[in-house]
Amino acid sequence: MSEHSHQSIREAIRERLAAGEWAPGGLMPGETALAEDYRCARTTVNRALQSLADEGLIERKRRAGTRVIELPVRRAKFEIPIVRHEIEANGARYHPHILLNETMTAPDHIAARLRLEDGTQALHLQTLHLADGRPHAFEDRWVNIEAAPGMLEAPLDEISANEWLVRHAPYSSGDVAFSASAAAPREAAALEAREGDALFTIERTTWREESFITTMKLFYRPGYKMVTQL
Amino acid sequence: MSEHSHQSIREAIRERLAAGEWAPGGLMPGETALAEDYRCARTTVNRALQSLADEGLIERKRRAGTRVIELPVRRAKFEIPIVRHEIEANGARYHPHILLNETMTAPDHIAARLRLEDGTQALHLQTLHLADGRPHAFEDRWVNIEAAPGMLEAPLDEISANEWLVRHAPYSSGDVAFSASAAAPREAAALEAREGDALFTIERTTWREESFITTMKLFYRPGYKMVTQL
DNA sequence: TATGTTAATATGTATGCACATATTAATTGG
DNA sequence: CCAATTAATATGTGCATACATATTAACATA
Repeated sequence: MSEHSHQSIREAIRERLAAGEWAPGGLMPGETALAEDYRCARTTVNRALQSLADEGLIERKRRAGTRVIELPVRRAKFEIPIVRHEIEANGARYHPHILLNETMTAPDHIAARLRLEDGTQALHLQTLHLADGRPHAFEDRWVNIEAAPGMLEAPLDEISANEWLVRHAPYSSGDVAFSASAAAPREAAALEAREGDALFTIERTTWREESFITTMKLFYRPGYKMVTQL
Repeated sequence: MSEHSHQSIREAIRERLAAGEWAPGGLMPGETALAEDYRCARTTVNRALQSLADEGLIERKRRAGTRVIELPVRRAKFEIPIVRHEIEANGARYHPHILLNETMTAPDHIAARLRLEDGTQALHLQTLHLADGRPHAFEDRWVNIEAAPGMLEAPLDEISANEWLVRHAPYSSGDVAFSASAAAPREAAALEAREGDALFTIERTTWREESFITTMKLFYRPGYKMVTQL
């Protein structure tokens, strides 16, 4: 990373932004000017500015120039954890325990989320994720069988439903919701918690093109925190 | 976006990855080969591959080549919400209500987190964020006064502590934790909830260089979900 | 054989240039 | 004076090229 690499220039500009050299909401110098400042090609400045724009620190518009964002919204670069990785990263041994695995008619709210026609069969799975034998998270999942052929034969005691799906039915998009929920009897029993305990919860629905693949709800053991860096 | 723009090439390669054209964990063709495929310059392929690598779909190493990630970990592009924006985005009117604003000696666990010397004074703030007059979130915050000079004179009834800090004491890094907590009497009263209710909670500590600026805990009203896209 | 050295190679990146494109400012015509 | 047209301009992007750098494979040496 030499004197005028795009990275060092990016960091230099980031410093100047943090120091408030240019008014928030105001224009900052154009690429050509900065290129002269740093004695490099405009291309290089362009690259530096683009990545600062990706981070949400500045806003760029053709002809209009580059502006400093007033309230930079920090994006947390956080990754949707794969439960197994999360557990193994903590040095514990991961083990999934299948509590339920049956094909049945999905209740209305699930059918709606997976865009299933009335009365269509779906795969219902309940898994307890164990870390060193202790309950870590309880997963309640519904799978659209048509969108994931072969799922019924998957060896779920070896590979978790999530991993199987990621490998065999890759999704293109999805949505996630984080919330807190009170442990119902079912979750309390599985997680060895008390009913009503506050559980950190992730809901996720994924699809590929028009075909809805799976929806799941993951309840973490009481006290769990999902940590990330800014 | 022409025929062989870096974006269209990126999407084309993404399709081929999703279709499983190259074995997960295996090598994919080099930049030169792909450039020939798409009849473009190697630079352009490089750009496309770099962004796929940023997304976590492939892994690149000099000399070693480009590999397909076996279990692509999805990164949620989610933004740490600024409470006011979040409320206004829902079409409601935002209003902060200061419940507490005093300078006092920080308790040990706070002092530790802000790296304060024993007995140092810190600013303690409690704010209730209202959406159309109804409680939305309760914020408990401690500010390192030395790292944020001027904070004591800030007009906190007009601008929230968070916004003031973002503008006047920009931070360079921080960490965040998401969890679920049971409403203590304090939170229950502020949020008009019942004691023990499950509250979605965000904890955040931010600093700049070696100087710790602020740490806060944000309790959302019962039922709140933080939603994002994959 | 074990080990250190060297060469080969895929990606990483800086640059100059040309042209594309969005947007603002200036200009023109009614 | 207003609206439509046109020009000016800052960023966006592609390309050829040159060189940098990490890593592996081949090779030489003790």
